[in-house]
Amino acid sequence: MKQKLFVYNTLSRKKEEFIPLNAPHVGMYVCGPTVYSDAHLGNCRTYISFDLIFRYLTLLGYKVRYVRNITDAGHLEGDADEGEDKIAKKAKLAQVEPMEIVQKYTVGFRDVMRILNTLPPSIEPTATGHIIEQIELTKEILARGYAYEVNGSVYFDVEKYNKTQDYGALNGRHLEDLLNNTRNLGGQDEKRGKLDFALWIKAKPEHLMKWPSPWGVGFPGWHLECSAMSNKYLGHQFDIHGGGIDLVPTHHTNEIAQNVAACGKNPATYWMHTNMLTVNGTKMSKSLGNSFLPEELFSGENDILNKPYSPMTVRFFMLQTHYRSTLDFSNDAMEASEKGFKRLMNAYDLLPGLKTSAQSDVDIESISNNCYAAMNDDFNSPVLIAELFECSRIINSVHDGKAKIDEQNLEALKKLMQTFLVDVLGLKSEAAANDELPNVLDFIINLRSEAKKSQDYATSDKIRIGLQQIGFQLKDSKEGTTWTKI
RNA sequence: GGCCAGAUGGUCGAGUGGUAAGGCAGAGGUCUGCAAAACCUUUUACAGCGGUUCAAAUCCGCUUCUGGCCUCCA
Repeated sequence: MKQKLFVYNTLSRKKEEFIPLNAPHVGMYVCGPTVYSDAHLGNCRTYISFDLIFRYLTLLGYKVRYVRNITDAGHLEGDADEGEDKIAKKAKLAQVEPMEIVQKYTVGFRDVMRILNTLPPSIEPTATGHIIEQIELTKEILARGYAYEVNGSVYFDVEKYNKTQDYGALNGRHLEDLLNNTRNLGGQDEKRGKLDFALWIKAKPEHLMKWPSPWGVGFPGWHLECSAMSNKYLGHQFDIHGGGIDLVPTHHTNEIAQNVAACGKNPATYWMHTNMLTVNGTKMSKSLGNSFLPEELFSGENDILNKPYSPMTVRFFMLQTHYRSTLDFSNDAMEASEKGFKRLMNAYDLLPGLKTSAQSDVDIESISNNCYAAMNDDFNSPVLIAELFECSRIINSVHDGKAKIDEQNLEALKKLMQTFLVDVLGLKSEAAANDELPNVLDFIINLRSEAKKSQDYATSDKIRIGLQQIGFQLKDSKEGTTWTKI
């Protein structure tokens, strides 16, 4: 408990001791979703990872302000700053207001997050709710000479910035490399440099989401919102800034540049990035068409799945891998996780009924220390889970009368399981009844069919009427028996 | 092509200098009306080649392969 916490910092590429700027307060900003379509499993993994981090920091006694934005404007489709706003495009296709798209996918995202048992962030600010802050930030960057205006758009001057600052600090690249290896994009005549990016973009007449600004009617660039909102809610400097590892080279690099240009400071002490979820070794992404929706997993309706998996199985599956490793998704891996998860939860359910002895064969304190040590080592949930399996072995052994535990150790064990299994990993028993109901009914129906076959109609009627009384109607046909809820 | 990661048993996946966690699967056993569960035991793993070191999965170099980023991405 008194051990130090170490976190891996992308800036230094090392694990560093976690020292908050203003303990016991901790500020954590995580880049949230762009709400133009459903969140897929890869997106979920990132937010589950930061949920774990949020939960553990809270356990350590920190008062965490966890800010996770909702991007509802400014995120452009396709190349650079010439594409169409993703949300506006979707709205046009569906013939609805952009904010209807935003509402639909925001609600959907929150539902999935709740189903996966992630805690809501402290603040969930939106880009459209902070247009003024973004305009002010753009003015500041212009005033300091790191941006320039062209025809109603404002661009960040990367090469000028790099003269006094290290633009590639986060991903460890030199500007020359970046310049030499950047694809030449068409239609970027307004930009002075290849790497320059938009802070404010002039809106074309047909553009749906636009706001007045000192440079004319337009909308903010994607990277700007995170700088503006982290500034507003966490200050110029805060502790942790996180997101998916794919945000490092562009989004977070630009974000740092904006903050340094405007305020002279890198906003976050620790930059933390979660690795990708892959399918057959390839990154899950919408554009590659290999993305999975959580709902497909919960329903089992996907070609590579043999069956549905519950939300807690999914959560457990993800936590069994360290957040900085890639995680490959497959039916076999899910099946293994499902069994492991059930084993863990079965043991947890046995806990209240355990009998104590005068002596104890087990030492819970050392396991507890191991649990803290695992999490203090850059939130190593796989190692934590291995310790919890050791607990489950102990619980089963005591339950079978093959091991003894005294009162004191049992209390410690209960506390440990509550703390790490429930509070930190965020796992919970699932009301299996509803999920398993169809199987149960099928089983009963089969029993009844057998009774019918042997002309035991007393039994078959008893089953049919009994089920009817508790709300299920059986229907016999040539093809077999089906049921409906009355 | 450039830059950056990674390669651990049947499988998933921890481990950054000193006897290779854990889950799933497999084998044997205990228990059991059957089955399941549970418990005990157990099996061939550090991509390859060099180097540093008393000692390397771990550090360094080269090779091979895989992935990420370089365009939007969690």
